[in-house]
Amino acid sequence: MAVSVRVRIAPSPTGFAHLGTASTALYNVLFSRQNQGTFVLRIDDTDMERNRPEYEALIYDSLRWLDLGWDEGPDHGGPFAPYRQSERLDIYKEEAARLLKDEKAYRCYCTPEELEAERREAQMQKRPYKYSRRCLTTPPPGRTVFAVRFKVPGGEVTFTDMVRGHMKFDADLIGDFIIVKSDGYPTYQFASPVDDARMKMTHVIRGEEHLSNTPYQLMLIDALGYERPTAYAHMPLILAADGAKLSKRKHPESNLMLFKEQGYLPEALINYLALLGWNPGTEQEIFTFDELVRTFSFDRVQHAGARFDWEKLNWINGEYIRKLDDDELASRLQPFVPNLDPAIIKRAVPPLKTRMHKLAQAVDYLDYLWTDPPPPALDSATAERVRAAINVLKDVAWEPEPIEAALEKAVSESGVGKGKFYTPLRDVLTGKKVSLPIHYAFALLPKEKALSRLEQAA
RNA sequence: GGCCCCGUCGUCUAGUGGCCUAGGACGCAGCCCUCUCAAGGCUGAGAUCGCGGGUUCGAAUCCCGCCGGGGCUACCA
Repeated sequence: MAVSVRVRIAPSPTGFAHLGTASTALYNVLFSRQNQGTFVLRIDDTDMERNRPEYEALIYDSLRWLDLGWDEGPDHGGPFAPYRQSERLDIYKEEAARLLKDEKAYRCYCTPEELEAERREAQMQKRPYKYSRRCLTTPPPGRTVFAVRFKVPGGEVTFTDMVRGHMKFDADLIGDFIIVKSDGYPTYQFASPVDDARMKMTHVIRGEEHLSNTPYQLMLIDALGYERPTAYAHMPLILAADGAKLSKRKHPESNLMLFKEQGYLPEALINYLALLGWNPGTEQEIFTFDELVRTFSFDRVQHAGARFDWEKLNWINGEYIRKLDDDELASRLQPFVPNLDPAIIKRAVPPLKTRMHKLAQAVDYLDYLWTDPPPPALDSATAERVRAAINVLKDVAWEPEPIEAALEKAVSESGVGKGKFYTPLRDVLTGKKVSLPIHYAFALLPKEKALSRLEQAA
């Protein structure tokens, strides 16, 4: 029997949950589903300085919002618990001790300043920098603070990448790197492969920024005597408009919660993310999740980074909004217009549906319902027409169709065109130049309120 | 600096030697529809396939060089 697929994402809680995490999670879930595998969420919180528990909660919330659920994770455990690296410190200690005992690692007493000096020296001599191995050969006496360095065996490291094929790295170019920091915490470069191996990951699917890290991690897995994952997949990076990697620091717009707040539909974001860096080879652009599971494959993944295009996301989101049935759209709209009665939202949906790229735009169309616009100053001829509108509206049933019919009658009697007739009405009613079609704008507002706005202006 | 990855319309991409006068989508422009804004329909502009050399009857597709972008090279992850 084949070993069942196990994949993971390993975000670190050092800030808001970010787009790249969602993208990586998506590909992991897709691959896991295709193989009836297990999707693991591991929290890589070994950065004492930057980790915060509330950031971990943000990761959960964002992933759940996107419906990218995990089978094993810190919140509900699993056979390889714990899933938070800060709770696995004993494991890393034990593994580091093994390496030390086998002389595959050694203590390094160098200070950051000394290392910095080494690096500068190398740079001045225009020589590629590698740690000098001073502490391997001649450790400075009398020091107690140390980090642990891995003694890089060198040679050639090869592995299979599901998107790029066979990869080959020259490990002679890699210097001895630190696996345990002087505060006793493991580095990412150490904890990650240890956990991948011990948690029996069969495939590691992650962003391309980790491609060059892979030989480091493979050497460690080998040195520890663990079995290597059967394959890696390094996904193209999501780039910002300037072509640089989307980062938390430089690109606050990559915050997943912001997408939710603006009213992007999770399924639309998923669809867009799937298409960023991958394509099915057909002209299909809109996919259900199941279709993605069926058609996704690593051999059609792009090798180059892809810029995040808000315009295209907006289009896809609009497509999804238009496809929602009215009740569903109404309930998704509710959080964006919390002070509106659900019945009113339902009535607003049909005219609203084709006018939004994101749900938050509903506010622009509907806020006149709870905010009185300032009554505009009208010239006498215009005021006359507003009065004509009041006249026909007064006795009409307060529904879009009868309102429209009444208004059309008033227009034809007024001697001016619809545009000239409706524009001031829109202004009086909503205070805006753009609104829903005028009969809807009227019908959504209580009749007395609508007429009183008209009367005040006339 | 060293190593690695990458380079087709503004953007995401199709393309694996002849089907390419390079296809699609978003965006953009025009027209139609129309009370505004959308949605929808139609039409259109937009890429000498980063550059230069080869190989070949024939190259976006293969080879070499260069240039450009990105990533890694941390006691960040």
